[in-house]
Amino acid sequence: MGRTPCCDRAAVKRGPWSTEEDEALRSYVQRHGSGGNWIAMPKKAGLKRCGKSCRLRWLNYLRPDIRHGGFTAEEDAVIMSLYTQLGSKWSLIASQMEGRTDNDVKNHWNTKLKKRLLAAAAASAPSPPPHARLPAPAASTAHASSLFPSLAIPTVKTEEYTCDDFLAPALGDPFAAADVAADGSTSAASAASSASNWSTADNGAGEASLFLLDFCAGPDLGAAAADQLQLPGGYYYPLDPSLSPV
DNA sequence: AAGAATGTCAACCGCGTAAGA
DNA sequence: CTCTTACGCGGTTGACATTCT
Repeated sequence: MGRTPCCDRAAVKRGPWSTEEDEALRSYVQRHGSGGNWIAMPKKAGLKRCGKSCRLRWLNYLRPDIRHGGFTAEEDAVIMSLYTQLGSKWSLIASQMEGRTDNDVKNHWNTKLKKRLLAAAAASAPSPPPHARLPAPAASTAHASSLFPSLAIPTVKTEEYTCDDFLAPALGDPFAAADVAADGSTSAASAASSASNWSTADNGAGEASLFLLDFCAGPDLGAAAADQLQLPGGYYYPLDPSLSPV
């Protein structure tokens, strides 16, 4: 037995939103908010859409403070840093980035950052390992969950980042290593982003750190970070001191 | 120029959980 | 305390765009 659908699929429109629907949703939400009930809202707004669909459309696309595409190198580094600390907690990561949605961050990671890291991993490996290595997310660890209370405070860092922001003196080991399916297929790429495809493994902080260094030292972030290459230590997103692994 | 391959991203699905009855 | 409902989230899919051969 499957889960009861949240709405009658035969009675609601699905697929891409028209500009008319967008306008109806936008004007309704701007006038009334969601009314505290997304399920009832489509009817009130005159939309033949599922409430979940309306909520998603608003949060991911129509909200006035959303920025789409064009991730900066600094934003990339923030995502990288937070991913290594939190794992695939996209909403948490997105909440630390002005104007970005969890969906945007997740898509950006799956389509660009992960591949860039895999490429860096392949380039830095002396001989091709059976699996490419990436810094592991810490989401499934007690370590990561200990970060959550501090992240519950909504804070948005607005100043510009440099790669140096993510290079810190030894903070302990924010990483564990991971094995990732390296078949490179698109579907597997999506699957590989799932936390279930990361396994805590043997590799240690040093190698994982190197990948982030490679990343920071790449052309996107310029030469400044390359000067840091000899520095030991971990990386962190300096949003809030309490974020740093303890 | 055309078809194939690959990349991007909006949207959907379904699970976990909080809140209220 | 239990059940129901709705929300929020992460994972996944599929349509469309772009690049490659």
